[in-house]
Amino acid sequence: MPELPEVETVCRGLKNELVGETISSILVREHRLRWRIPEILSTLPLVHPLKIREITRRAKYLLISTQKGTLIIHLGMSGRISLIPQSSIRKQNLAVGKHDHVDFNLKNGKILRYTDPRRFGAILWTEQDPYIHKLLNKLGPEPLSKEFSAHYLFQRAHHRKTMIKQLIMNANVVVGVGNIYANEALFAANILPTRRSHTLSLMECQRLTDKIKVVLEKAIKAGGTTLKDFANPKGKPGYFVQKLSVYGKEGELCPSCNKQILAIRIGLRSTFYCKFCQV
DNA sequence: ATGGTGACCTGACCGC
DNA sequence: TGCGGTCAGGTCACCA
Repeated sequence: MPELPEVETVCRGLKNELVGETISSILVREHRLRWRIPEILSTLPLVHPLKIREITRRAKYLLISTQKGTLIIHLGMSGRISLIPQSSIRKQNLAVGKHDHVDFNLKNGKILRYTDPRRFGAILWTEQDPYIHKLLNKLGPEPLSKEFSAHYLFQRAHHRKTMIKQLIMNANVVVGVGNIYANEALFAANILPTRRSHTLSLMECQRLTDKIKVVLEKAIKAGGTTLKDFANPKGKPGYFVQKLSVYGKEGELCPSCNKQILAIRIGLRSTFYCKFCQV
């Protein structure tokens, strides 16, 4: 589930609910995520209750900042965050699932729960500026920012031989473009995913940056509907799935020319395209 | 510096 | 029903 739009949706939802609230304790049932969850998190809030100052997003990282430091949370491939209201805790509906690895207990009685079957996600803690953290300090621009422009992409692409799909999925070049959106944006821009980066013209970079923005913006809008199931997590794929043109559609017909959509692998990731519409 | 590959994990699904 | 194989929305670490 966690694409950039999904993380953005989670971020907005949490911001409304959690800013100003206080984390009074943290229960870690499973420390082994992508990196071990720092031990200090289990004891810290008991000494210094953590009042949440701000919740932001950088790339697919969720940053929950408190007066003492910042939680850096990544949902990996299968992570989910849910806010469990007090009512269902009292009613004892609160069965703990096999993959409910961490509970952040809030002073107001709610629980912020982190669930992640595959454990590719991460929960880290820093008492410094999170932007200088090793995981964040080399990230490229946000795709929806002005900084991510045709000129920027061209400048990053013109000397590189790697396939353009891999380039736009590289977080050091631009963040937040996952496999689905890379496929969709390249289709919308009429550019083959296998094109070598340095062969793209400035105009093509213009089309590609435009389409990346369009696709992500649409998905964020669709993600807005998932906000509703937020407290009531259903875990179903977002409503954007219905708007996909090529992703996951091998053998189906291209919405633009009606020929068959093809599938290949690029760098171990499934890639879908139309060989007539994309050049 | 760049590019290619494996690694981390569990669960769902497919064909036999 | 069970078993083995394959795939999955991410990204880091390592190698050449």
